Amino acid sequence: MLAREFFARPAIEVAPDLLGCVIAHQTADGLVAVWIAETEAYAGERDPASHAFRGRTARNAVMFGPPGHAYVYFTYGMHFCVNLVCQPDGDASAVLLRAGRVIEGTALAAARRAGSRGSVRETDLARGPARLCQALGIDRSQDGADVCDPAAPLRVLAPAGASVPSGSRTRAGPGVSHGPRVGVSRAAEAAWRFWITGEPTVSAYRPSVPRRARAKPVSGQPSGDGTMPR
DNA sequence: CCGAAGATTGCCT
DNA sequence: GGCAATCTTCGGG
Repeated sequence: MLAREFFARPAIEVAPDLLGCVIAHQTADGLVAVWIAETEAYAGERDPASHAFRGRTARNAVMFGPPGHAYVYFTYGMHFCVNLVCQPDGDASAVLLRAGRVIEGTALAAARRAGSRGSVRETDLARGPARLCQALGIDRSQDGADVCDPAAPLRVLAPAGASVPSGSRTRAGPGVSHGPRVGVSRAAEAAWRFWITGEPTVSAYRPSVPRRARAKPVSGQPSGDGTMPR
């Protein structure tokens, strides 16, 4: 179990230290545990890429609270992503959990991820922030959860107590790489993404690509009586 | 109140 | 590689 003090530091320091730790979620369906292989740091109100950049809102309120809590947000109309809040109460920094390896509850994780598809490769079960949440069964109801509470269903464990799979960072060199964050358009140069070198569960890097605006509705004078066909 | 973008993913060509 | 899915959140009018 990681102490709250572990999170009471800048996200840029916590992010690499979370590599090799384990996030576990106990639900009525069972337990799933993920060995963390990829993280990203978000520095809060002074980081243009952070959800906290424009100040406190209903959505990001948890980030402004005490460290060691989960900040879960919903995006693209279908996906959840989970962060771990850093720094003391009032400082809105956090670390996004981007990917990892499922080390317990593989069958449950696979069932959650499979959906209408037939099956999912084991290395893809938690490869990507939304996939990681789906594998763990994390949704809006975990927003604000205390991950330092030993009795809580969602917790983060230190590497010592975890079964680290072979072929991890215990093998080669320093074992940690870093680079630009995925999909962020502002402050894109900051190399605040960290991952375990060579880990196959690390997500692919994609630079920020602004989505093409949807085609506008037909403009100009309406015809007929102005009602829409039904 | 409305429009537009989003810390993504998976399917299609 | 391109792009649709799907809806919440936020900022501007």
